[in-house]
Amino acid sequence: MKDVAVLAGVSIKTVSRVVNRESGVSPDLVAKVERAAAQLDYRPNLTASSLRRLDGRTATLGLLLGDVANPFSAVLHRGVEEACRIRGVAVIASSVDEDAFREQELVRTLVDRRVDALIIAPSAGQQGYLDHEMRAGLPVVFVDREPRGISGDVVVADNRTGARTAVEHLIAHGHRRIAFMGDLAALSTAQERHGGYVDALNTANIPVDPRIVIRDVHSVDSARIAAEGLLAFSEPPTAFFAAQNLITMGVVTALRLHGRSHDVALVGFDDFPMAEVLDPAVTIVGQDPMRIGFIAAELAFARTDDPSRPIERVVVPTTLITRGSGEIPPGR
Amino acid sequence: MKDVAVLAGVSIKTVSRVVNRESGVSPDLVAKVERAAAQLDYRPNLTASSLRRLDGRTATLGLLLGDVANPFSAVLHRGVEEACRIRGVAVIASSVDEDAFREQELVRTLVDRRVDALIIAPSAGQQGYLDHEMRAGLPVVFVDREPRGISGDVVVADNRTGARTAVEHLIAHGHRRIAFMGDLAALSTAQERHGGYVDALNTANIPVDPRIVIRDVHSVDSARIAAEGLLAFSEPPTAFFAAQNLITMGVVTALRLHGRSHDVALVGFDDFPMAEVLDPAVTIVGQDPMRIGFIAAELAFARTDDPSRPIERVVVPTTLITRGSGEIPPGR
DNA sequence: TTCCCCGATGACAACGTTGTCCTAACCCTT
DNA sequence: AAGGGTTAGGACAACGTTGTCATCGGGGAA
Repeated sequence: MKDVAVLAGVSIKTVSRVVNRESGVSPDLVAKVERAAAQLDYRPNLTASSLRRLDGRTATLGLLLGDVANPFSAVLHRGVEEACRIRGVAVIASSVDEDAFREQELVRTLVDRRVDALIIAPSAGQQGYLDHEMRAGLPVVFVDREPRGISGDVVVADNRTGARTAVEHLIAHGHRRIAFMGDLAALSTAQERHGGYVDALNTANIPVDPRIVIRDVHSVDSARIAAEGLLAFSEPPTAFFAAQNLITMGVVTALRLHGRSHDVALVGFDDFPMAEVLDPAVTIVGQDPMRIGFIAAELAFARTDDPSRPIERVVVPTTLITRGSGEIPPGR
Repeated sequence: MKDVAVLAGVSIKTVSRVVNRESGVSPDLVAKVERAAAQLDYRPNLTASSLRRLDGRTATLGLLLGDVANPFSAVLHRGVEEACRIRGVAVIASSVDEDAFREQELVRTLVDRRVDALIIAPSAGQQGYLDHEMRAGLPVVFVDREPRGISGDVVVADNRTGARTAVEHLIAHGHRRIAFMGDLAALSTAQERHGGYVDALNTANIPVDPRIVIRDVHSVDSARIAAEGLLAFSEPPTAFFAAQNLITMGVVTALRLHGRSHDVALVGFDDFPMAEVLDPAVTIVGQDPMRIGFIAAELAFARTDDPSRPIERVVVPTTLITRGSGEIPPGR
């Protein structure tokens, strides 16, 4: 910047003004500075800029996801990115892997980097530790899952209703023996979806059989194994409700391995690649992760701009997409 | 930092030393400073630190991908993240969407942020514009695709050999009428894979029929439509080689829609979710995107540490994974 | 005892910007 | 022509660190 100033024959402050497109610089000086900047291939240093700026903005947003490689997270990430692109904000994304300790660690490094805001898909632990940061003015938005031990802006899918709809759909097709398979029970999403499952059964006066309620499943493989276990029962379920994308994939695999795809019903929560191409195509409760991410980012910016605004809670509706696997009637 | 210094009764330089774990501070002072830092909840400002540091490192790495939501990209991203985590480096990832202009724009913002290194999956355009940055000392590693108009460290899959193997596999199963469907022809990966296809046909003395060579396909839907077109031919192909994950998904969809899944063979390049659960399961040439990402990040750090090291080119081998769809013999 | 060396600590400048405030020049009004 | 207001532009400090160098003691060797 100093060099540009010398070459253009102005002060560095004037260069700063031109770079930031501030008004009040005569057109010929603007031209002169721009020519000098181009000639020297000048690049503004955003680090220095954000250090000096009064608001301290870094035009950077932190995003903590379960795993950036999970299809759901990846699309959500993309939604956040879209909202950020509009504002010229960069996204630092990290995978927490449901490790509460790592979550805290990552939050700390992001705070040290002075990100303008944080979007977090809370891990299984407590988020109370964030109270301190939030009081200190860090805008935090929770996505996908409810935080525990603290309140803040939240964007979640309508998990309970979605799950309830899914199970009611199965009941409507004649099932009374419906297995539930859910993610780590400590996660709010898993809890809500389990709640929706119970709601639907209660309403239909079907008792909940704990033997076919499997929780704390967290990978395709463990889901497959658990589903295989259920299928081996003397009174196996006639239908499955899989409460997460990886779990659905695991159940599909298990059904296929045992040649039961066409006589055991399945509804999954959250869409996944190829679901509509499978045989049978998989009925799912669709979320809109792109939209969830986008809204979360918008909320984060809103709070950055006005820290005192009331806490907002956005519940994004889900849609049941019937494709075949959920419409299989109970067999024999 | 100033406040910590006052509270601990030392100079800010001593606080700096303690924070950075430099040697040569007496143990009791260290303790005093740490106590003061904890009491005041002091957080180092990485922005200021990187501004002042002689090497100017920001402990940040830029990652440009086609689309962070693409399963291949997402897993590659995760690989980069793993390598970065070890070094305490944050990853800023962005989607380029095959837009050469956006690529340049994103590079510029990352440069302005003074990222320590850049990992780029080059878009269809030229990368010559990077020459300037690289000369100025920016470590750049290209992943997945070869750059054009410039040379640098590269980590790619063995595209040509992989594609050749795939097509040879189909030939070995009796096919002579094998369609090729590839991504944007401007991408090096699409070119190499097409090259492998041609190699295999040439070796087997099978003429290349341009009518069943489709290029510039870039989404599941366009792949499906193109595949449907091929199936409608009077002499349709008896086998497909789909040279990218989304294309494979599109072809699978087309085959299924037309009930041809079991009599038209298919081999895809790059694995995708549920490929092994489909009916028939899809034979693919597997890459290891996690590993590609990890290696790329390692290379980026190596170049950051030693800018004069010779350019390295890592070719990650591919593996043919036979699952069923690629072993279907030519029908009638 | 004197001298020198070394280790611990601090004062100060500097990194590349932007915020504040001041000056000088110009225009308009009277 | 004098006064007042407005505007372009610059000098300087400051953001929160770290690099450089000076200072101050204390201990060991001569």
